[in-house]
Amino acid sequence: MPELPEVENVRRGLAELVIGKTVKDIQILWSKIVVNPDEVFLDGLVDRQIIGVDRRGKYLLIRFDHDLTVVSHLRMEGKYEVDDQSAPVTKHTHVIFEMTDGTQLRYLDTRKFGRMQLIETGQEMTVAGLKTLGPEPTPATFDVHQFYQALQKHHKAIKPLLLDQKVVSGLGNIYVDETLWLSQIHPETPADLLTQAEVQKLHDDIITELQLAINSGGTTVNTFLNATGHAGAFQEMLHVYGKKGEPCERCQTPIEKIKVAQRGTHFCPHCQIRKEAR
DNA sequence: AGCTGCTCCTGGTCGC
DNA sequence: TGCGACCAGGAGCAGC
Repeated sequence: MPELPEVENVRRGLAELVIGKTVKDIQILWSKIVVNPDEVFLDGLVDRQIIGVDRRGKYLLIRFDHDLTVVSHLRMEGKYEVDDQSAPVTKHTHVIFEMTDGTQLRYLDTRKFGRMQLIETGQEMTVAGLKTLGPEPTPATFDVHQFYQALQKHHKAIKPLLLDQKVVSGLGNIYVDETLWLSQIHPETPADLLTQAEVQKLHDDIITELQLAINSGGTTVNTFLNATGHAGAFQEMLHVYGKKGEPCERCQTPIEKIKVAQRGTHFCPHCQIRKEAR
């Protein structure tokens, strides 16, 4: 599933492949992918040129001239491809941007969970998920004191809070499990029981882990490829995700898989000790 | 206001 | 072998 590092790699690939191209026509093959009415989306984008590709959290922001932006969220399995118009269209292709140069930017999504929406550039805050999005997990934007304050307000498990994009943006199921293992925090620990020192380490681990994953090209689980068709390498650096039954790298205790807030959760039962309510 | 549970989807896996 | 049941899960939303 694309999380921040994967989306960032898609962004870089797309920027390389589509900036400067102009839309000639658009085919919407599965209407629910596009939030706007089809005609609004088409009328707005035909004849527009792509001038940039930005990212905020897990959202891609494809910039067009005339102050237009397509906000695109890949959710579980969304991906972009740039193909020649003669390349066969596969059954999971849902939106096709036909370009004036004969290439096509195609959006593919096996589960059809992804969404894209046309907005006026600068109106990003009108998009539901973007208006409440938490800080980017970088040293310049992710403030540890605000993070601590946010966690103090909640008594529910730390894991679902990290998945909540309002607290910090960009983490998904894989990187939450990984960072909690790095910080030696049990995923079910109530957020307000974490000490300042633990929150500091968690904060630092989130930043370094996501940066490392971005630099590795992201994690390739199942079939994730970035827009240029390259697989990431970060899956080779995972410590707990998908490693149920394998020995923990720190203490050799077998990794366990449990459910936390309806999500498959991997952790080491020896070095991630659960705190009980006081 | 915080939290839970439901919804969207399809491919893969499991049991019979 | 075939088929149905069930699971995976990000985020938006309804409802308590």
